[in-house]
Amino acid sequence: MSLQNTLKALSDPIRREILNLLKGGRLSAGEITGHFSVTGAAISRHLSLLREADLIRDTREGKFIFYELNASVLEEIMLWITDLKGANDHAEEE
Amino acid sequence: MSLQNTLKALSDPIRREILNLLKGGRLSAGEITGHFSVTGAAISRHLSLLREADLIRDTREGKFIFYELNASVLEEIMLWITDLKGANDHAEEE
DNA sequence: TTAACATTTAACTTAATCGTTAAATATAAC
DNA sequence: GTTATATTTAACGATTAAGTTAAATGTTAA
Repeated sequence: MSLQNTLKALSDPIRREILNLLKGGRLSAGEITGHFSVTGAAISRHLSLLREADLIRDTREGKFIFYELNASVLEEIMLWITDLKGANDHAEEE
Repeated sequence: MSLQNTLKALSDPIRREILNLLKGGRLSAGEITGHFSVTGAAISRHLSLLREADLIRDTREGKFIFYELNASVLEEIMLWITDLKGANDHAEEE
């Protein structure tokens, strides 16, 4: 169920861009929203999906909620792909 | 556009399972269909999406169409994830 | 305790996705 | 050439996804 959640979360370009933004450090929901041309409500839903996939973590500080990247769950995708590529690389050698 | 296509293709469990099946070698559309409890038409559409994402290649041989894995496009995802994880790993060290 | 700000949740609309059945296409076999 | 087999494409219905606006929640500050 976890790999499914992760890949689903990554299949949307806005959500991927949010992750890219968070590479530079934690940002509040409002700061994230500022980077896109959709409403805060829409971004909030994207953030919630990313959180459910455990790709981000959130901390409230006063009236702000800060989001930060948690890329460790991507390890599972790396393993899955490595497995798949392994089989393929072998085939390409023939 | 390519990363988007690839991740979209990978976001469906049946399509991922098709790729897993093809790890073991080429299979005809019918053989692939046999592994699932959906119709051949549904599998055909999944195969077409995987082909558009260049994750598989097809060759007709007589009345069969054989599909084989092309995992090389997954490299792009690996790079994207590595980039993301790199930023995150650094943060975790602090 | 009211007003303002930051964010989420709810209700709704539209578009995309996935499945089905039926028809079309391509090849092989009789 | 007609029939059978393998696969795809078309047309349709159901479900999910993504966006919007409006209302709700949580926090700070007057």
